[in-house]
Amino acid sequence: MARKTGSHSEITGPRIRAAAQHLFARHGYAAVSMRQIAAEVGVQAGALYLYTPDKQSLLADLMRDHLEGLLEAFADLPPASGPEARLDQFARFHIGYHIDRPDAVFIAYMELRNLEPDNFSAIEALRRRYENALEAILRDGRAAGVFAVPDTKLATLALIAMLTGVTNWYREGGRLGRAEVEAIYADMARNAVGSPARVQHTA
Amino acid sequence: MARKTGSHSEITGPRIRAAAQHLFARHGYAAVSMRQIAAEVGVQAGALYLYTPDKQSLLADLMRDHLEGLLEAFADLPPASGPEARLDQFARFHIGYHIDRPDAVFIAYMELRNLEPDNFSAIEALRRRYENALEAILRDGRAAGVFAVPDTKLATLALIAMLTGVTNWYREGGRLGRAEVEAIYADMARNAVGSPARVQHTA
DNA sequence: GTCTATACAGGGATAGAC
DNA sequence: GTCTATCCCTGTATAGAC
Repeated sequence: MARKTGSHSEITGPRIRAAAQHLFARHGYAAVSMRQIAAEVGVQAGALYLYTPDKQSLLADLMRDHLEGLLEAFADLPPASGPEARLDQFARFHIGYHIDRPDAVFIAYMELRNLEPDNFSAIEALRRRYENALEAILRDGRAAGVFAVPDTKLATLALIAMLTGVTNWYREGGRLGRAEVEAIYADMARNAVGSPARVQHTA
Repeated sequence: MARKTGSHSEITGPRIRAAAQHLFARHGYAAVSMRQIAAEVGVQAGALYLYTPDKQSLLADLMRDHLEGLLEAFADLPPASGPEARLDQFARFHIGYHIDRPDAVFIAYMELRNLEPDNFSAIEALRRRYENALEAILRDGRAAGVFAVPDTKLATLALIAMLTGVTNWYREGGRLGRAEVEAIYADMARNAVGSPARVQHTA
């Protein structure tokens, strides 16, 4: 099309969100200006406000979309039976999902302090739902005697921190392949909560 | 208001750094203004420039001081013999040191993006020295046959991510005490790298 | 639907009075 | 050593032309 003034609302909206995600992840929400986002998309700053009420909504929407997608994808996993299989599945899923979305993950974990109170509460609720899914696995495993965790909440947070840390260094095409990384992390996660293959001692 | 006529350079400098640390940790470097820092200290914005060349140096100094203090404290630990004892010591030290300095830790891990290239390189070098200390323990343990880690670099990063995650939720006076948290994390760390069953837990 | 132009607040940093 | 005053830039957001 020769004309630049046609309707692009269906393409411009997603492009704005993509640019915002990329820039927020790279420089941080507070350090990124609406002008930068607009420049990346190829529109003027004022035009952004046709697609978002303000900068804060742009951030909150990115985080909510990410967490809702995460929960949905997790819910869609095939059922696994037994705490060990479920933990293995969780670890591999978590690694794989996060490796594929480094920008969204980075934002979701780093920009919480830049959310206004209402948005913060909503995002925290989603995050907690995900954590609860892992904690349920650990509780079941402890009840079944296959996991030795003194505190399931603490173990949940420790495992998620460990697994999420992969996004700090993993690069596509790097020394280790995706499947290798998933396997190694899944093993470490299972060992961390007391692999049944060895006798566990808890004071 | 009566004018303050005395010299305060020896007290104002540290107070500026303390205020900056507190505000950077809470709101993020990019979101904090020099005027806010000055207000917290009780001076005018212009006065800050008697103590720091610019805002960037304030950030870089905080991060460098933190990491240098971390390395120094780690070097001062009493010698431990054997990879398992050394890993246990590392885990407890890491948790304890980080729990005591939530603001400094938060900044050191979250504000890397806001460092200018030269400062970033310097900070990264310090961080790598610390990671290398842990990796040496894991390598020795693998060579000795007490740790089962397919990749020591990956395991190093996974353990540090797990241990550092404690700062995301630990609060003084919370449900779990400091010693309990250290013990639980040290156990998880040791298990994660495949410590054999013979390890004794000293309560 | 997108543009230019702009309002208005606030940013970092400096100069010079006291 | 700290202040006031200020420079100049950049921030978010809006108004109105096309």
